[in-house]
Amino acid sequence: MADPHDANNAPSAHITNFIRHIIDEDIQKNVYNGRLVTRFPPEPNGYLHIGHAKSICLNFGLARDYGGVCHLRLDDTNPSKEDDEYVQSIISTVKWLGFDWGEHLYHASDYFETLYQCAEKLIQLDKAYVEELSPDEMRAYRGTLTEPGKSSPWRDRPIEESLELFRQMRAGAFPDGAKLLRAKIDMAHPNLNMRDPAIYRIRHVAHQRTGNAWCIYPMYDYAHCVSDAIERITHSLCTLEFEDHRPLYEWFIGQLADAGMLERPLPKQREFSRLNLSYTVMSKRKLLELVQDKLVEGWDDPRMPTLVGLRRRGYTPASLRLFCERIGVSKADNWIDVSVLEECLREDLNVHARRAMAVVRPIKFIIENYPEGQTEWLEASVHPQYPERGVRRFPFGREVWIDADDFMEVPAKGFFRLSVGAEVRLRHAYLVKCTRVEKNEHGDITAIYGTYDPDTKSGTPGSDVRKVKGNLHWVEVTYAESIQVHLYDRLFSVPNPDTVEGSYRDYLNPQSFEKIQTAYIEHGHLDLATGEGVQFERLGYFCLDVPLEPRVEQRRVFNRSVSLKDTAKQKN
RNA sequence: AGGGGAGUCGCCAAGCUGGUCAAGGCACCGGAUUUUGAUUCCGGCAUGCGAGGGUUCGAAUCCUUCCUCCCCUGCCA
Repeated sequence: MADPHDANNAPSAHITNFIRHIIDEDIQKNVYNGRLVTRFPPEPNGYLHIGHAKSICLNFGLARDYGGVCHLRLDDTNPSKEDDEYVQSIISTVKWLGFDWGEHLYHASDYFETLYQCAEKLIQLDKAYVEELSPDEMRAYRGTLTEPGKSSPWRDRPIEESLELFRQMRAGAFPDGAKLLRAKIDMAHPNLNMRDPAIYRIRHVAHQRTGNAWCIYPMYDYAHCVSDAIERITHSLCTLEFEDHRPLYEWFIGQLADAGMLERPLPKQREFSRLNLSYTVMSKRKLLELVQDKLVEGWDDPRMPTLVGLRRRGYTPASLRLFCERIGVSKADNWIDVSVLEECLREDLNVHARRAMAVVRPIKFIIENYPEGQTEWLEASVHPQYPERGVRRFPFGREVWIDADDFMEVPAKGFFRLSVGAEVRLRHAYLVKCTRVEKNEHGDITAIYGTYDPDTKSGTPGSDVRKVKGNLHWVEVTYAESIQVHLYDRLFSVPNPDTVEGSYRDYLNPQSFEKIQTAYIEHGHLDLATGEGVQFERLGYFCLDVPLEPRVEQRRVFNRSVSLKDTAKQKN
């Protein structure tokens, strides 16, 4: 496994950020006896997106660079929102991204019994009590941002009574919402999270893993920190919005460690800013709506910021890792432009993708002085910068498809592709000149006619007697393989659909998807592997469209992953 | 009686135990190579670190006042 593209074998020693500084300091002070354990803890209530990739790369990258381990933990404490479909997707996606958790695949539900025992301990310690107020009443008692809350009438009920009630809760004696286990902290605390937060709620719902074994489920704030401590996590990394939860995180595990239920040294929570990407939405709620309301094809729609969507679009694991490395980690709010993501893909594919010619908006170019019926085979390297990757062979003949975008009857200023009277090179072939066009009754061009210069065959001496700026890709008509092409653009037409006025739905980009029924590809390139990118010369990078649920008729469908950088002073 | 965070080039982001430190990447602008208007290669790109005041021989780094932005009142995570 010496592949530099294997995420676990590409130490990023040059990276420095505040989390690495903290770790360096912890190592220097020997806080964790040389151990480093991180974790990626998604809730299986949806598909992973590019924001999760940031967290995955951070956590697994740290473990890799510091010789530690990173756990994959499914934070499945709310069965009403979770599903095994999501669990499976999360597992395969993290693996696809290139990371390996080894033996360390866990579920918060693995700890339900321990979590329960710890809760009983908190009751015995007089640090928790069974609440009977309704949600509305609790809200009223909680106070506001500027006013302290007040104690629940049940706050000082006897320990034994709470203990008994809690056991009955577990036994199923009460309906959903009738009782609640709360921590006994401080109803006047300026941090609302500390005003006696909920620990366990009653939910008579089957859990995707534990079935009907439980009807009470632990809350995030309680389950997460205790799970971290159970797994002996050293650095628990999460996003900024959990900063206010840190005192609670420390309170729970501190109490339990003091009571001998958990081992020290305890994990420490650290927060970093989440990723914001332009021209897309990232919240699970909105992504779910896009899917459910059929505004996109599904979770793996190539326009979605989900990892399955990006994968289907043609994003490679290496390009996503590069992106995560490039955007960095800090506590500052940030807004990354999608173009940064796209550039990362180009960088990876530029090196790895083989080249081929394909014509997306075909128009016929007929070379009148080329012998009818004749075919000759030309060759070009699979990759111009890596000749060792070999050559590809393709036919040339009297009729070739060229891209309509490469022709202008009368050239606009700065346009140096084909136009009547102009001479350009057919890439890897000959210099050709356009002599005339043929039009239908509507004035649309139906074919382009021209001639070629037989002495200018690519690679032969003297082939470059005349320098031309135009260099067109083409596909010989009789050998052309017919394909379909899907062109994608950003899903939204505004940079920040999340914070715009009105609904984000009003800003969907109507041109985000264009389906081209008939395109042509150079002979011999339909053997692409799933996930393999190919560069259609001068057009961009493409990949075979492989939906999560494959459809037979899509065998020859190519997705444009990203176009080539276009610095034309003037476009067609 | 609110609390918790953040502000360094167009976008990210180092530096923040005070002394050539204003790294690096992306973008952008030149120029060279190029049979992809791609790639590659050279070169350029913050007298400035949210603003003001202060300490100091010296401050992005320390003190102070102010401004702006983000998060928090689920029996979600």
